[in-house]
Amino acid sequence: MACENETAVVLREAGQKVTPQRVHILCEVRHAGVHITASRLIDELRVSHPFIDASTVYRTLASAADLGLVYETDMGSGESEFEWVGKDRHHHLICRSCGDVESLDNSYLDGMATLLYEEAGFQADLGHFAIFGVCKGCQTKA
Amino acid sequence: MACENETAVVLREAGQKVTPQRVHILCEVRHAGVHITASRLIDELRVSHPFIDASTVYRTLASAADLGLVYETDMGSGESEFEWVGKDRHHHLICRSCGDVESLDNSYLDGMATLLYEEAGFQADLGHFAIFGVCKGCQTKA
DNA sequence: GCTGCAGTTGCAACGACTCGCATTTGCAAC
DNA sequence: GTTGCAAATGCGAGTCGTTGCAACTGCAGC
Ligand SMILES: [Mn+2]
Ligand SMILES: [Mn+2]
Ligand SMILES: [Zn+2]
Ligand SMILES: [Zn+2]
Repeated sequence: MACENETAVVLREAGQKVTPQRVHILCEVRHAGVHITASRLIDELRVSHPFIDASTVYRTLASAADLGLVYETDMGSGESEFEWVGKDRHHHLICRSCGDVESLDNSYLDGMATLLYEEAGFQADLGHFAIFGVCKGCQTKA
Repeated sequence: MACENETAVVLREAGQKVTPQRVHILCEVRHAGVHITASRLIDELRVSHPFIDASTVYRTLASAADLGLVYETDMGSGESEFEWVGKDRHHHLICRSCGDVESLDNSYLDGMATLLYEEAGFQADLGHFAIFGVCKGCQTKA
């Protein structure tokens, strides 16, 4: 986990106090690479930093989501999943039939964002959507 | 609440047993007109039907959502909000600044659904989205 | 370095939601 | 209308996540 200094800078720029708890929690999210639930995060943190309270983890994730540092998304598992906001903005297509999860480039939703701005004056923040439906493979099977 | 018979028919058509609990719960959702949380629903049911257990309410809402009878949406309040699936398919624009909630006609997302089908073969089910952002009024203030 | 204080944390109590299991019930077949 | 059974309910126990509060700490100013 070599992202500690970088994470501290990001926190400071966002106007947050840099506490060891926050740095550890957010580094763990970054290190996870992909989506991670709060409870799995707590389990993994317990190994390296057993003193961090669960409520601190939840609060840190919530404020990081507010600040746009992480995405919080309901991928249908019942638990929110978190993901560090990196350079590759994307969404997900989730098949209700086989459960397959695919990534979708941001560009598909850009058109809608433009339309919303032009017609409704609403500046949409299309962060990280989970779009449910039926994938190509499962349609042909039916 | 004159929707009891109609609700019973909908339940039967969906292959569910028609129990008084389910009918009362779903009628209450229909009667609410707009989005309602599970806990508020439980409070309101306690008045007219004090014998219905909370777990039955949660189970009924979950299965109704699976069957497509109600929408379950995170509108940002922390609790899921439920809404009877009527004739007017719509989504919502929610302002992060002033909290205003506007309805958005389905047609705005239809274009994206078509694009997804043509380019990825994915049959998206764009039920009832909550799109966060900044409304027109709050932009001019900034 | 100290000091002061707003912001953060841990803890414990609480509310929201889920789950297993024994009992009851809708409903289809006779 | 009786019977049989799968499905639904109620209850209790348990898990997940939130919140109020007292103690603590990062950090800006001196
Ligand atoms: Mn993702
Ligand atoms: Mn709605
Ligand atoms: Zn599939
Ligand atoms: Zn606004």
